[in-house]
Amino acid sequence: MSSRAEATKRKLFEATLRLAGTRGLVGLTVDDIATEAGVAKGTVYYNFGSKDGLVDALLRYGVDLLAERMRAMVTDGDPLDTIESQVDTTLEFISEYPGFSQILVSEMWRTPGQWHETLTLLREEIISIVKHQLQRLDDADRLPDGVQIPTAAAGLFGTMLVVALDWQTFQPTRTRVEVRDSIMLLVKGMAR
Amino acid sequence: MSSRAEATKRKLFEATLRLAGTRGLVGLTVDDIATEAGVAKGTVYYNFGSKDGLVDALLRYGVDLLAERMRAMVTDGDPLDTIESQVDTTLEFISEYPGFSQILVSEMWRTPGQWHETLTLLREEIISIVKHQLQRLDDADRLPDGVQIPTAAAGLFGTMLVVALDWQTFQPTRTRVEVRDSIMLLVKGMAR
DNA sequence: GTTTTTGTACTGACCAGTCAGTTCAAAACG
DNA sequence: CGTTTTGAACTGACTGGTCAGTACAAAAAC
Repeated sequence: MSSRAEATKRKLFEATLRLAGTRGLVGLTVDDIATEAGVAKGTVYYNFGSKDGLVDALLRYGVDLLAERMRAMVTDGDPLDTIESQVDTTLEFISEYPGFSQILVSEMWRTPGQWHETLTLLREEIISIVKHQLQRLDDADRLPDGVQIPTAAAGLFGTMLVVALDWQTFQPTRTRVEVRDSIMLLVKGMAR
Repeated sequence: MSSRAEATKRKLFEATLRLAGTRGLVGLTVDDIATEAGVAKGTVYYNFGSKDGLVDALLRYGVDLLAERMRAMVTDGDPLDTIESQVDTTLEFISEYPGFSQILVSEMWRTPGQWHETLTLLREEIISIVKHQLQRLDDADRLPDGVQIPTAAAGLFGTMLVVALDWQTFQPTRTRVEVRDSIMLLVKGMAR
């Protein structure tokens, strides 16, 4: 795996993300992706074997990018501050790669979708990051008794996705800070 | 419009809903829908003109069904009680028609999707119902100052969708009441 | 000299949409 | 009554286009 091949793969990822927002994954053709990336069709098959292979690798690529950024926000200060930074970083990621969250919401809850297995793994990756901060809140006895941490983490992740998409699609004039504050209002309502 | 044609259309709607959950709208073929409905392919085109036409009508059919049920929950008692009933009704609807919310989530934020115009309209229909109850809360001065009602309504609707789907897909053993209570925890955190 | 990419041409499965012909129920007729 | 007509509803084989995937020789990159 040379760095040249690495660069080609990245070009294909970015091209796919650019196109996936408007047309979705299923409506996307390999020819279009290759053209958008400025690459021959055969290159896709040389590097990924199939369209599925490309998408699968893309999902991992995107989630790793997001997870890395979220993990970089962790401090040992107030968990609520960490969560706020993570929400902010997530919103920034989504506005940077609008196509990616579209793919996630489109495919995440489709059973048995073509990429469901990969997505289940990736969902776990993100949710475990959120869970960790909620756990710290709980350790400090700042969550009400009824709250189930895995459920709350899954809910928070989903809410972020959906609110961010709604922001981009229907209320694009709002600022990221406004949107972040709306989400934090929910979190703070739940936490003490 | 005879009652025979009416029944055929309903059969096609129900069949589409049954199939859409697993394969999505784009991956769905008119042949499959027709077969599932026990009807010839031509019938789809006789009744709806195109696959798009069928889907468009289906979206309206589903949302009207949901909106009707939500509106039936409105009382002039405590707005929070109304919201709780509406959340419950929505969750029931989603578990009754799992395919429908999959479609909504997959297509709602795709711009410019084939059905985006219709979906924008339908989103307004549901959100206005939620907004009305939030407005009543606000009139009673039970919402914090920062809360923007349209934003909160959009967020609540999206959260319901996503949490319900996550429930169906990844945590199917939880009861509807548990899920409803998690959502109400968020609402109550926001309201007083 | 090995890995990676290119360009072009091709295949075959799949699928939206069409259309000539058939069924059906109800109305008009005798 | 029973028979005929009418138009709406439905059928399913067929068509034309699209697209994932293949083939491969030659070039470029390292």
